[in-house]
Amino acid sequence: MQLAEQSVRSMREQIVDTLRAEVLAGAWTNHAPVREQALAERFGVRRGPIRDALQELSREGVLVYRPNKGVRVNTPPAEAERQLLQAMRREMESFCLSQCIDQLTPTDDEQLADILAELTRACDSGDLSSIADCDLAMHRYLVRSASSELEAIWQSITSRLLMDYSRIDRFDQIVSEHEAIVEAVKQRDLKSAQQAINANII
Amino acid sequence: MQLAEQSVRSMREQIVDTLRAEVLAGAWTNHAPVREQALAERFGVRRGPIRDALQELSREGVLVYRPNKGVRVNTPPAEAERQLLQAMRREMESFCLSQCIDQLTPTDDEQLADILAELTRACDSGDLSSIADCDLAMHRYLVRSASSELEAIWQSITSRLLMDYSRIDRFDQIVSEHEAIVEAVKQRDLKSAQQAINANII
DNA sequence: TAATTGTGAATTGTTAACAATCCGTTTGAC
DNA sequence: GTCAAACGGATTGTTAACAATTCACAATTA
Repeated sequence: MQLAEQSVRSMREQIVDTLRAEVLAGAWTNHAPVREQALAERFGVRRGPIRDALQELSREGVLVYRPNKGVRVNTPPAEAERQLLQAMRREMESFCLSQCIDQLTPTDDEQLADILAELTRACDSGDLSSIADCDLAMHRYLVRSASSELEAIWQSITSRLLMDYSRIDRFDQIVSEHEAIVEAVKQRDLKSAQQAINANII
Repeated sequence: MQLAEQSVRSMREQIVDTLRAEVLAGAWTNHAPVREQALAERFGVRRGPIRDALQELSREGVLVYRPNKGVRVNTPPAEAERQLLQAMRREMESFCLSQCIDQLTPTDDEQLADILAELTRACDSGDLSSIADCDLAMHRYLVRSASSELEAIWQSITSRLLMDYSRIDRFDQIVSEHEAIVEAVKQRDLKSAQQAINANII
């Protein structure tokens, strides 16, 4: 028995996940460019892996890259574009549910329940960064269960939506919406789960 | 007067475009891993920029990356997944047409006509690599005209479809389908253009 | 004053060498 | 003979130094 392949997380991947979470939580502005040296010192690493991470986040749409000028935080899409991205995200998540729901195990149910529990904690304490993290983690879990290929596309769509969690004031609503998703999935009720997902992506 | 911003094409970008075209044209197999050193010598550059390019193509879905094991050509998606990707590609291109068609200039019409002319030549000579290139170039042109943000997502969807041009035997059909697109766009006829695009994406 | 041109520090891009990991092969114990 | 540990070449990952480019600001000119 060997550990899952994905357990080998490269330095780059860790940096990418950390930085993405911070940007999506709204912790960075796009007024100043992101400097490689500063990040290198922060992560206790040289500029090489940092450049790799910034490049990946650029392709994903979290950052914007310009030759010889470094990267900045991306700006939110125009309204029409945002609606298209939303529609595509719904389409993808609905599809992924239909693909994976009958193959999920009780272990998956537990994992989702864990994410939900952490989301609840985050909402109680009002920790926006953690709320953003948990919200996306649950959706990502379902997408990844269906296809790791689609996960990359899903991520680049979701990143570009740059959802503004700081405008949320109904924390209880977030929790209840995700409760509905977890419950429907646990019941293996595809229709309900898809409805719950669609209701949550607004 | 200064040149367009995009005229600054980094080494990485050139390598990415070259390699992508080759893989999508079916010039590589996925049986053997892609070696950095060999590519570095071929492009007369060190491994650094090559690594960057391979990483970008991995995130795009052309290649698959596994830590410490390098990259390979991606495998085609399962049928259900392929259909989803196709649907999303149609949705995106329809949207992009609706966004850009009324802002296109006669210059754009010429550019599209140029691509069409080259596609025709490629079909006449049966150059699969060039056919693949021109086909995608035309669609990319319309997507990019609408939004460079969406272009990245479009590219990652299209790359993952890994369309098999070697199975095409009706070269004249490809030409006529693209003629219909160019003509409808030239007339600024959104409905017809969308129909022509949908008919071409199969 | 406004525009322009040097100038140099800061930053990104590339190279070259070193470290860590993988993989096929050999060696040795049972 | 079979299996597992160990070796060694090949490959990827990281570092450190160097080259090229950008940007802010001062000096110069009309």
